[in-house]
Amino acid sequence: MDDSTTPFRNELLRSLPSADIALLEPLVRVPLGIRQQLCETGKPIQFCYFIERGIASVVSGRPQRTTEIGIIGPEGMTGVEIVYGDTQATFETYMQIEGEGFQCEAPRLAQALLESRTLLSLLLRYAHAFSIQVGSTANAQGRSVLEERLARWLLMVSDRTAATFHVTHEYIAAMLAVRRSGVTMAMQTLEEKGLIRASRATIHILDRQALIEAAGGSYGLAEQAYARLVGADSKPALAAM
Amino acid sequence: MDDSTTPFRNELLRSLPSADIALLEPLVRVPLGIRQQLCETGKPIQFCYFIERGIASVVSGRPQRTTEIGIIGPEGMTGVEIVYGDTQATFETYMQIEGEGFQCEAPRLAQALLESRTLLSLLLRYAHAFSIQVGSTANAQGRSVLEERLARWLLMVSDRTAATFHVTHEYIAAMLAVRRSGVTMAMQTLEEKGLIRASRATIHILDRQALIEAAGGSYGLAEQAYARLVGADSKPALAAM
DNA sequence: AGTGCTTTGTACGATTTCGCACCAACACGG
DNA sequence: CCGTGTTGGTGCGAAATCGTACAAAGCACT
Repeated sequence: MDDSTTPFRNELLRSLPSADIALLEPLVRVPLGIRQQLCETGKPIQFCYFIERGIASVVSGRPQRTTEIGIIGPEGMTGVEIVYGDTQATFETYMQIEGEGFQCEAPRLAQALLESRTLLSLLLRYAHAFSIQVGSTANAQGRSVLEERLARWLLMVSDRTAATFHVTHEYIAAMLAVRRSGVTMAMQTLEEKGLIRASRATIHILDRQALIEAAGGSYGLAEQAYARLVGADSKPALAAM
Repeated sequence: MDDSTTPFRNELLRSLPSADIALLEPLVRVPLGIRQQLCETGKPIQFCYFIERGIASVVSGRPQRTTEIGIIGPEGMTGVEIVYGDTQATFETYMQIEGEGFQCEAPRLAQALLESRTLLSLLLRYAHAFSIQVGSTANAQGRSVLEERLARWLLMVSDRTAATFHVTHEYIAAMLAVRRSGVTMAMQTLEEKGLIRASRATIHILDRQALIEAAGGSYGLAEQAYARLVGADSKPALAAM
């Protein structure tokens, strides 16, 4: 695993032994356009996507009252419900930043999970990390002011893309469940502090460390958990399972 | 399973075949006092508790900035991290309403999950339902006003205890991440509408259906998911796994 | 250069919630 | 029956955020 010859950028696929990859075939590389919907609430999950590039958002709530509860990039997969043994989607999932990913037939993944302990172990640990992210989001929504939540969100997105990425204030506002102009103002504050540089639909992270501080403690826990559970150092846990 | 002679009130224990119960032995019935801590962030989980009576809260955030992200009653268990294959607690968990539960040694549960598919299936489905609850909490924190969130919380607590239960405004305020006097006022509004009756540290649900409406859509999704995944109708899903 | 669309900046009053503080009502033990 | 601690009700100015609207700036296409 973590074979340098793997064609995968996706952290989960990179961590899987080739026998597990074989169980998931056919893995089809597909482009994922902006706003493309990957899961729809209540409907059966047809495909799980191992993101190679770009970001998907998992969103909860009735129309006009939705909030982002978690994001998924090249570190993860969509349709985690399959890992729990379910077949239908709980929340909406759609692409927030254009990219691409490997598409895996959901029933095949479900079957593979029954056949391979190592696959189950890894994806369970990812599901766990994702649920921690959701818990952190709940906490941030309740206890952090807009500027802190924005800082957290920018960090999470840049972790999964690059120091520079493209999103509009309107989008961010929808994700954070705030007013668009509120994002504009918070963004200006962060820019005045020299933490980011923003131009039309483009954001550049200048001072990552200071941004973490600006997030007021809302950033970090989920990221450390991911590193521990799925990251490079988690091999012993894999072996133990 | 669901044998009427079982001594269990806990929904998970009730749903397990006796062979799986045997794997969990010794299951020790212990009293769970108010504020008793069941999990501590970052520390190894020693015991998982299958709640028989009372309510535990899972709480996230640094001191002075904590929020409740989910609650656990006789429908569930504490220490779900074990189900994901982890050994340490992510969030704080402590009793919010006094009760009792069956204590299971965490390493034993971890081992049992490797040995029994049916046990793994059921607890995974519970972990899923719980993660959905957390997602709903994140949405409610971001998109619902205090009164709606209060209505949701009261419903969730009464679901797990009874139409009458005992909590102080101070506690509720800590859980919802709002001011204590904000809870007092929201409670008065609900009382004026005839949805609840409140006296010193006691709350009585009068009109459950109207309370659901007062929750503004924030209540229901997680509950339906639990019913589907773990409730009485979920047997086919169990068989399929 | 001109037109049209998207994105961002700015404004203003309204609403929600905050933080704090103080008092009243209640419960329990001596 | 009285003190003492807990819990709930109320008030006040401050802060955060809302909803809405409109203007300015950037970009694409002609």
